Amino acid sequence: MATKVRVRFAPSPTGGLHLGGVRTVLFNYLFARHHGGDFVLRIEDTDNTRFVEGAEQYIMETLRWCGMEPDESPAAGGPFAPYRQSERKASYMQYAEQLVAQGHAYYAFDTPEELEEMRNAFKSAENPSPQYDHRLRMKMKNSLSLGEEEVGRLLSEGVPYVVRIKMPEQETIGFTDMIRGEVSFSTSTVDDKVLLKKDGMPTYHLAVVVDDYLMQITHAFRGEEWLPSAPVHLLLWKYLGWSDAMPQWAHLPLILKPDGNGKLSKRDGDRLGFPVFAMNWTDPRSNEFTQGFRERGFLPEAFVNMLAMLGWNDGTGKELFSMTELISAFDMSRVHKGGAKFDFEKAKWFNHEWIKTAPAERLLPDVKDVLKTADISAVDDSYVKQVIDLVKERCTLLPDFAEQAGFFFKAPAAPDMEPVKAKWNLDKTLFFTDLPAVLEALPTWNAIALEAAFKEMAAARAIKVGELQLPFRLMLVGGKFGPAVFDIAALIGKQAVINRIKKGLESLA
RNA sequence: GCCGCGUUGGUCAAUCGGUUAAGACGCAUCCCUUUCACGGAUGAAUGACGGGUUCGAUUCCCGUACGCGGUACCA
Repeated sequence: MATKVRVRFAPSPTGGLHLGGVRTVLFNYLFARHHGGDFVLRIEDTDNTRFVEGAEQYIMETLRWCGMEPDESPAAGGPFAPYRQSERKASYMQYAEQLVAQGHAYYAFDTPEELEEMRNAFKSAENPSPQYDHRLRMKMKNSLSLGEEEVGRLLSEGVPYVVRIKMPEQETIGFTDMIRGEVSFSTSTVDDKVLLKKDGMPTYHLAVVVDDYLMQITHAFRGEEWLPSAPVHLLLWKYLGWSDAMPQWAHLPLILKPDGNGKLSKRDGDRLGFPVFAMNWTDPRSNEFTQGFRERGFLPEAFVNMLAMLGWNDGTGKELFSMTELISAFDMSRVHKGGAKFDFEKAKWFNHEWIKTAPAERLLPDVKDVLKTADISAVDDSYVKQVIDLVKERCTLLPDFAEQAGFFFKAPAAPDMEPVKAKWNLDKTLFFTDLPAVLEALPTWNAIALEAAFKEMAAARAIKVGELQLPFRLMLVGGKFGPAVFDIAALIGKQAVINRIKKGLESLA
């Protein structure tokens, strides 16, 4: 019998969501949908010193933008509410106590200063960072080293304490990672991690295990940086008596910086000129601003597609996937083990592909926004859509529409005729002087009729059509770019064409 | 230092022991187009190193190197 698949994305609300974070959500989401399961968003705000105002809303908004709405979340609620760990404080304490009572954890009264002292005292060349572990714990102040009455006294006096897990001295512990296969560790090298902090809040280690159990999570996916603490979690599942309910795990590879080595950070984006956050983010504390993919002009479809291909592929060579296609093709076992360097050029390629193939209808609101911020008035939707179809293949990022489509709405300020001036002559001046009358007389106004009339007139005057097309383009567009001239002329309309010809002629005079 | 995880062209990557080692991005050249793109064609460029196992290793195993991650009362 199959239990329903339940996965969770569990971020800390400490700032904007970067590429790696969004990809973790994506893989969770794809897995859940692929298996018809639930996708829950749980906010891991156990460290109130790192809590950042607005981060949770930012996360929600990012998920919405990407089309990955959670089934259960702080905002949407759900059968396992609350979904913020800060609101579940009481339950963690209870389990911590249970572990102490069973002898799998203990109270530790060491102050931060004492901890610091210990680290200094035992620091050596071959052990630069001494751990609070089985070798040292009897030298510290805790319920293992202190007498029972002493512990009772400290407790009753209200001396602050933390709860630490008691790692076995020598045990090999392992699990099967869905991506990496068998992974094992020796408990002798793992320290006695703090489970419950002195403020009564759990650390990540206790909180994930308790909540994954309570929320009946069946599969837990997280970044590779969590692999080293897996043995702590494994033991917790066992000590709490929940081994049978333990989720299957997968540790996702990291997204690396494009140059050099190391994890991609928002600094790299600033340095190299590309976004690393999903959406714009301004840190309320430092006022530091970080640009997002959305504001840079990425379509969420492209953003998601690009992220999915960073560390995963379906093995066929197919690269362009819609969310629906991703959902049906996604398979955790095909996720890579090694990290992938982020390549902004490739990211842009994905966006270009999506813009090129998107129906004008889909692009309409975005393009209208772009035009609006460029101070171009575009009110007629059906006209805008025709423009979109004409120019979309030359737009990589959404803001490109401002340049590529602008001249359909506004005549070029002062057409720069420089590129054709060298070869200009009286015949050409005459051609364009007479052109408006010919256009006026045209019975039908469309690209084909326009081109025919234009070419016929050129032939009659023995001027090469090619020599006339560039000046015509410059008059209409204002630059050496854009779709076929006659398509442009047909769309902007007879009067606009005539006006622009006249202005162009003036610039040539 | 210790522990863990990785390593196929510049980048993303296919291959699940036998191929001339796919494909994509980027780059270069050409065609199309007397604009810019799109599209098409072609090209340069790859299995970290050393041992095994095997008739045969990019693929399996072991070392080494290198990289990354962890080593917090942060997640």
